[in-house]
Amino acid sequence: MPIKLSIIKQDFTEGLSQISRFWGFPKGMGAIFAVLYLSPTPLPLDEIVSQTGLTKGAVSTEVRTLARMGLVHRFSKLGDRKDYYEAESDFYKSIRSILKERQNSEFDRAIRSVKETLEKFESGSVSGVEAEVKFVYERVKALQEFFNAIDTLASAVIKLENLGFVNVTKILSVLK
Amino acid sequence: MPIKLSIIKQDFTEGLSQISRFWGFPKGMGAIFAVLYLSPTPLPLDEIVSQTGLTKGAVSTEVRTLARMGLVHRFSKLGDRKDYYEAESDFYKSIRSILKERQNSEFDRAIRSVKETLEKFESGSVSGVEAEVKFVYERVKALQEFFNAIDTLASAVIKLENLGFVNVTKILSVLK
DNA sequence: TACTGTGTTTAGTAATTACTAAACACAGTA
DNA sequence: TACTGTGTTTAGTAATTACTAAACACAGTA
Repeated sequence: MPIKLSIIKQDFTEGLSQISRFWGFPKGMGAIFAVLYLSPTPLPLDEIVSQTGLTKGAVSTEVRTLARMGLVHRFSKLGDRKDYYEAESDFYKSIRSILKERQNSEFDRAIRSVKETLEKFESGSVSGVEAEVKFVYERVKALQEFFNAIDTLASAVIKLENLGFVNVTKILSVLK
Repeated sequence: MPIKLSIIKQDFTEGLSQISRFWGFPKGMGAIFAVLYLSPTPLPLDEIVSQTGLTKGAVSTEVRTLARMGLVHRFSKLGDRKDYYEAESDFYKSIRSILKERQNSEFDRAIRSVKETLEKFESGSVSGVEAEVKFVYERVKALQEFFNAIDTLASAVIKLENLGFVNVTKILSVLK
């Protein structure tokens, strides 16, 4: 008994919804991406609406977020009032733009605040019991260095674009 | 006018709370970790309570989650009824255990479902217009390969433990 | 056995987030 | 100018999540 393609599509969409939620995005976002990703042709908003069961409003705002993250692209056809949406299928490209997007985010602000804390220590303007000041300084510094390492690694990841899987294997061999 | 250490600690704690929220964890979790991370000595539960302003109940459950993720360690002292908590300061170690923890998570279940979908295609048991079936198959497969690459990369990251920053730089040079 | 000090669980509330329904804006067309 | 078809914004609701307050369990001690 063969499985219908439409069932497969539905399963896949549900899977991406879960993954989306897992990473702290609305599950609707995952669903919208899935629908576009599995469509051979770009889809207009109302088509996304009917395939996901969300309302126009929700799709309108979430598809915009997806576009800002570079996961989907919006464009219009001449002589057609509708906008069309298409999924980005180069994930390394998407990752790059997501990371860029996050650059100006709350996360980065928090990281920068750690850095500023460190600078206060280094300008010697922190008062308190010497041993404790030193301890806290070392800890804050260690965290800062860890963030830097992760940041460098992230830069490495976005370079994976157009390089593909082979190089990930290379990385592994360096680390052995 | 020198800055008091206690102010610094407070700023740092707020910063980690934000970072915690950004990654989809409760902000209280970040605060608890920060307090422990900046303490030169292990702290009992009631001390965490007073330094974070959370209630016993909240600290009790969240500290357990942190322990499961390997970000803090709990232990008891002989002849002392209290439990004591200490932050893990080797972040690579923490990352490794967080990734392990996630292995059995919803995320992994979702990823596995993508794999199963793929297997259905490969056993030829999907019905539908041939061209469309093929298109969807290719797309699902591409996503699966991407997940694999990320997975491999994650394995690489956890190997960074005890290797440190130098090797991240090495990685970068390979990618140039 | 009752009491004290510890951590845990539970029932409920507060805060946040995702989403809906509907008003709206605006461009193109009769 | 009114009408139609599009996407957007807004006000409010539903669902979820983080957290509190308080009951509870349990081990050790008088």
